[in-house]
Amino acid sequence: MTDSRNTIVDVARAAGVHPSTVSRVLNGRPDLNLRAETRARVVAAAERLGYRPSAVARSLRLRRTLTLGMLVPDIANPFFPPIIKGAESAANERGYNLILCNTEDSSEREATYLRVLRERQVDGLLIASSFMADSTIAQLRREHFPFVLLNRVARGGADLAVLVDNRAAAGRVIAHLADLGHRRIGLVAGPQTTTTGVERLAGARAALRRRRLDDGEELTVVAEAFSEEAGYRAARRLLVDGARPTAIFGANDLIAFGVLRAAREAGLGVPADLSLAGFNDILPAALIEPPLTTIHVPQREMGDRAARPCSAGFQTCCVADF
Amino acid sequence: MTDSRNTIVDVARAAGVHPSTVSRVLNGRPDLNLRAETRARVVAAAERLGYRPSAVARSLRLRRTLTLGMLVPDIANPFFPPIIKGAESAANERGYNLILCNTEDSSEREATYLRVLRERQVDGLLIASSFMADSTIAQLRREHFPFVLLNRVARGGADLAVLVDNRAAAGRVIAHLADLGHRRIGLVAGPQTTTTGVERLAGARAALRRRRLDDGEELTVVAEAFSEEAGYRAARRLLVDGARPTAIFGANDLIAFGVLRAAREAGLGVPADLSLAGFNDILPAALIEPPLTTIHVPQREMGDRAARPCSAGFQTCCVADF
DNA sequence: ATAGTCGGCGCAATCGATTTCCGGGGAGGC
DNA sequence: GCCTCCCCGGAAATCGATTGCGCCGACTAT
Repeated sequence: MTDSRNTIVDVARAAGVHPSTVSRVLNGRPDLNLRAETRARVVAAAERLGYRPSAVARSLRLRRTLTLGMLVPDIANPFFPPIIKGAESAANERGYNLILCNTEDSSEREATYLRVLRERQVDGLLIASSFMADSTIAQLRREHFPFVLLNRVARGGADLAVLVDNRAAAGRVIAHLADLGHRRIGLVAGPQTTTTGVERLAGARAALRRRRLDDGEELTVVAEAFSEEAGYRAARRLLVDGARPTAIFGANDLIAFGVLRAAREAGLGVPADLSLAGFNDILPAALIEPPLTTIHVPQREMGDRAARPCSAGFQTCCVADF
Repeated sequence: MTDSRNTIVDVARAAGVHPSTVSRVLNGRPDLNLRAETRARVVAAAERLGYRPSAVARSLRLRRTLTLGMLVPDIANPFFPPIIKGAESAANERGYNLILCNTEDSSEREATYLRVLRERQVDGLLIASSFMADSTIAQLRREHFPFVLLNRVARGGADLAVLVDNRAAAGRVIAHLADLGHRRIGLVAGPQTTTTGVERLAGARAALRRRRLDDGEELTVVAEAFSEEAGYRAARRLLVDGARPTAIFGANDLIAFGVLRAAREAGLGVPADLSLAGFNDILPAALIEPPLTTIHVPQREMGDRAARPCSAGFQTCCVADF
């Protein structure tokens, strides 16, 4: 009993009505004219049979799947889970579910996922994947496929996007470090193939220039990825140098953690010998001792906004707090 | 052009064949007898039109969706992302996608998700959610709905499961701490409503008893959740006590982090005044200084195995390494 | 009393792809 | 020259739910 294989036809038979009536009872607008007795009979039959409508059949007919695809570079990066949770909650509220896709910063995986998600007729895409080619996004745009960019932008279009003001925030980090008295501020930038990487570096350098602390890239290194390992490798190049910086701004917290490891290896105390700042305020940033100085980004809220573009409007900018 | 709205009928018309022929060309087994010329014509037409089959329609007909549901307590817990990644990769290899569901340790959310996932006709479930009622799982069992348990078991059945030998590993932690000379070993157990919580506590106490270090629960507190915050609150109860433990085993790394915070607040140095051990070897465990002593759990592999139950067989046990 | 109205619900088409059944036509054998 | 067999591909049913159209019976108004 209550085998979920029961279809609307079975319920109709059990209630002695036509399948269309069952459909109307179960999800017709309440203004529909149906006798209360019929309604009750159908509901009872559905209940008794443990009827579960097939979302697949419904999707085919309605041409909407109530499913969103979410592309994320790396779910193991603590930056993303809160975003995903925010998006998931907002989506659930409206009856949607999320298909989560880890792109691992690989364009092939991105392309594959994009194809699969479209074959699955997802109703929209949340794109937090930073490597996705602008051309791919341009194509989505041309086809009027609904999507929202998360923490990134794409060339040549005013897309829906939920963003952080990376330039301003990076400037604030520099200001903070300069106010502490630092004159030699090193930058471990993120990959310059990503918009966050570019913007944060630009914001930091602009702030340095304003304070006449810019050194002409001498104290700037670029990490190959937004990861601890990449930050570590990049920082080693910065720290072996004779003229070390007294402070370092890592383009995100993971990179900052890598810097921290490199500093420890070099025998430098943090913050005694080296001040360190990151970006994103991921969870582990508060766990280390002393806690990492970082820019708070309202991750959960970003996810939430991305998943309800209706209400959000467009080009939402979250200004990051310190 | 290349509007994805093209259906198999459009392709058929373009190629001058019947839709059924298109279907056969595009995904018929190669043993099918089709003239090479026809095949080429169909492929060309599909290519030209940018044809993308509708996974929805296919699912309806084939009665399989190539989709798996994955229930996870909290994606923001660093323990889960690597598991999810492992599961996702393995699933992708076989053409499956994952619908990810955060249950937040709430049984209502679990129930809701379970209903939704079944309406969506997912082909199987990966259940890492530890609160899910045994009765719910018993029902899945009765209905022969395919599912795999991840890092948990359920009463009354030999389910497919990917597990860690919690008892043995917890015993090893105790052995390690005892070998360091500790005689007063405190336990911050996980919620006793979860199998991991129960097993790790049981394993630890058994090991204590074997060494005659058991104190009759005096040095045991139970955290309400596997979280930093719960660990912190529990540890405070353990540390205000006059007769403090000299070592503490936290039932997972997050709890251990909470213990660490409580210890710092109490002015205790770790490991100088208090030795600390955790469980799971989550990513941030290696970031703190000194790194947290913990039990390594092959998370990614667990996810991988869970998502390919065919090859895994059953009741797979991953023995955890130190 | 009859026409007109409306409430209640059945009929059948539809969404897009798959698959079984079957028929036409060409080739080969006797 | 006719029959058989095989190759190729068309026709139609099917998966399960939704929905516009319209039938039927009852009630109302004149």
